[in-house]
Amino acid sequence: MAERDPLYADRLEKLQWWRSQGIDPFVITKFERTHLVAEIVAEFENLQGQTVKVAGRLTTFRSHGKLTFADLVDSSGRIQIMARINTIGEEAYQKFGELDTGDIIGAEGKVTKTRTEEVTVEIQNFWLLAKALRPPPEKWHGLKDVEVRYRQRYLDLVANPEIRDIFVNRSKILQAIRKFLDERGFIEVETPILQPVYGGALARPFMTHHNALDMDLYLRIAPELYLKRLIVGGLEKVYEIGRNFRNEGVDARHNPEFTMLEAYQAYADYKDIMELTEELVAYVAQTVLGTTKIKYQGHEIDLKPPWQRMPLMEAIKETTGFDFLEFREDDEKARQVGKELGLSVEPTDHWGRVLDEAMKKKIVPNLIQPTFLVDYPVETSPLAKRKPDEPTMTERFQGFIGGLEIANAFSELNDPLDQRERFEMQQRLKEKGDIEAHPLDWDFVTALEYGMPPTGGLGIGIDRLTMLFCNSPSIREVILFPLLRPED
RNA sequence: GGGCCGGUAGCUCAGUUCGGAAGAGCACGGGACUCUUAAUCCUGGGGUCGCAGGUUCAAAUCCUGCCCGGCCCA
Repeated sequence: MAERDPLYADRLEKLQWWRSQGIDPFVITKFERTHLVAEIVAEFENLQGQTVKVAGRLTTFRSHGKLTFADLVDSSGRIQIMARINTIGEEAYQKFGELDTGDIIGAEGKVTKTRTEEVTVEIQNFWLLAKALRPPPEKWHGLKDVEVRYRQRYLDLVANPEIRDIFVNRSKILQAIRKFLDERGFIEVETPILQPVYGGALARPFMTHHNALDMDLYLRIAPELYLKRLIVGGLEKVYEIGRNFRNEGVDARHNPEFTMLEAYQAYADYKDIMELTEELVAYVAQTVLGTTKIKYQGHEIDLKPPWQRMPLMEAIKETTGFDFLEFREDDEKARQVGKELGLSVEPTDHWGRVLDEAMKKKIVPNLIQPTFLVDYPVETSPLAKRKPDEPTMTERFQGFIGGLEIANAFSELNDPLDQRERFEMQQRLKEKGDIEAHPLDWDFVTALEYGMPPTGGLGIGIDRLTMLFCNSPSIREVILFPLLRPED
């Protein structure tokens, strides 16, 4: 295919031409720059007349016979360079004319300004550091085809500079989160991604196999159970930022691999974690965006604490008109109510799943301003501690912003006997057909048997948070290489 | 899983309604040009119309199936 492409053939020929001139565009291993191009523009007054060395990708040429302008782009931005036959001589000028858009060059030249007052490097020497055998996307319209943008993200980054900002922001978000937690005495840890028993969430896992040990393993759906083992071990404030894997569909809000923050603080409860959450998000916004007021998909949102708090069961009752607590033991009635509410209901769905579905479809989309839904039923929260005064409910909350689920947190269940019973209840749900039920993890129960202090735990979806901060409608926009089917 | 929309030159897109010689701009090749910046002017080349089949004298266009992507719903 490539051989039939005339543009490719052309550039291959040009590569041969360079080599025939004794210049191999792929042998130079290093180029010492004196400045990034944005620095030259910013410090023109000091640099005028001085010789600088810059490097980057050539994006456009404007040739006038014995004078050629070109644009050079590096990570800091774009600068105009100028080649004059009088300055560099006929031979070098001819070589300059053989350069293509997309080529990577290093250039040495004098900082000057053109007639139109544009800061320009008038080159004295240049080095071809890498030849582009394919042309970059078109300069004016850029690259729009979303499929190509995701499959060949490097082209997206070359053609659409604003895409880079998303990932720069993503990096800053992670940095800010780490700083916030580090300053509060949390330590960052790493726990297994390959797990013999998965857990910590209600989801289906990916499976894999270790050959040498001849052992089936799961890619983690959450680090939760390992982090709590560390709390048992006396690390009183831990967090992990890492990839989770859930074997589920792909849509605007879900990618099968995604990044989560999980943080655990001993001797804290879910109310402390609520404060930690709203402070963390506001801090990150202030640090990354310089404000707590954001715009997301047409909504003005203020992340400043305190956020609204609303008991889940009240919210459900208010929105749907159904008091789910009235038919808590009656899965059939629950499914019937689910259908009445227009939800997708499977014959295997139990009360908890219908409730969860009702929340996701009827309440969450309307939670635009930061809101905590609090106090979840024990049925859907197998790892959360019961409310002392209302033992069928748990001390759990989820945080929502812009209609997106951002955070999930609870006072952690530290009663090993209760944990055992919860796992057994999940096992019964699994037997009844709930494929997302939580698996048994006796090793985790054993850990709890050694004593885990009262602990508050938190999970925050980094991709969702990035969507919010970058005003991205789709999770794929904030993941460099989102999962796509193979092209062929 | 269902509905709708899209896939045409390297890129951005027309052309599909109502079948009749595959187009434009940018990019690329050749030529002119020493201050342009979407440079300009002259000129030339470039196509598996997503894939496969069907209908037809004739299919990018109509029909069927499939692949990839997007949005919405379940």
